[in-house]
Amino acid sequence: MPELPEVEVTRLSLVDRLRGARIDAVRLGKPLRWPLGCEPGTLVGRRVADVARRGKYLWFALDQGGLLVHLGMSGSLSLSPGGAAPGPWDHFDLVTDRGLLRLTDPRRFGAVVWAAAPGDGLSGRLLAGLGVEPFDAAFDAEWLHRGLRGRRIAVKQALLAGNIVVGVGNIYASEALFLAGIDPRLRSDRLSRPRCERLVSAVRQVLSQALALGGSTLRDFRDAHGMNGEFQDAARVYDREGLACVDCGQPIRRIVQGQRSTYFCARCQRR
DNA sequence: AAGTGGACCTGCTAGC
DNA sequence: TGCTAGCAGGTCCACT
Repeated sequence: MPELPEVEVTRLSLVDRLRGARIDAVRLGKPLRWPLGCEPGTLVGRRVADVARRGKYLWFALDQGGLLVHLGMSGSLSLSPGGAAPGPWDHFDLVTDRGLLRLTDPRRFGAVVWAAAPGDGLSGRLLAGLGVEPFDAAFDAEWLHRGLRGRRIAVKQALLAGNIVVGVGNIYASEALFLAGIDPRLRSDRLSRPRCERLVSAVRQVLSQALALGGSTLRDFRDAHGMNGEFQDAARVYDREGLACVDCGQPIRRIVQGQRSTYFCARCQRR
């Protein structure tokens, strides 16, 4: 589910209420992608200092150490006042004096990982090797061009890999390439410098728009207050196979790259 | 080193 | 109506 916009929308819906919250209890459900990495009881009594984001990860900084959270494909966080009984998909609860923070994740590709310090242990390994933030000034045509140099994979897959720029997932990769007029199958090392420029802008544009619309809700994404996103209705190509291209009217095509669907307009997007 | 495919897990939907 | 195959927002890991 969650790409950068969904993760950031989640963060924004949490940070004000959670800052300063005291952890009163922790409840674990079924195993997630990785073990928590600490005795749950050791979190009790700690306070949430901040909620930050790096790529698609959330970092819940505590007064000592923190929790790195990933929503995987189907995860979402909710913050509710009461103590509703956990359902079968609720696999992590943080009971705080500001409400119940709950990770719901049917597929359990998500994770909550304890770190004694940022960059420490498993969480450090997970964050190492991530590319730059898309809204960071470091993400420019020069950076993208250098990142794509010497790589023969399709540009769509290079965007998804997350080692050049983070946060762009399957929906927004297709969308950004459409906005930039670039064929998703184009070999990375064939992308000219001016087209890198356009792609950088397109990535920012599509992520900004998604952010403004509260992200995409394909089936189950909700922010921490239970609000759904609306970007899916603004998508130009994603999940629009066979429908008319918004620019030229040609039917949108769906292909498979790296076992993931890619959507594009063969007329508007060139090699 | 870079690229590829499999793995993880569950739910939903289209199609027979 | 009921079953099944296929697909889903991610990304790590083993292998070539």
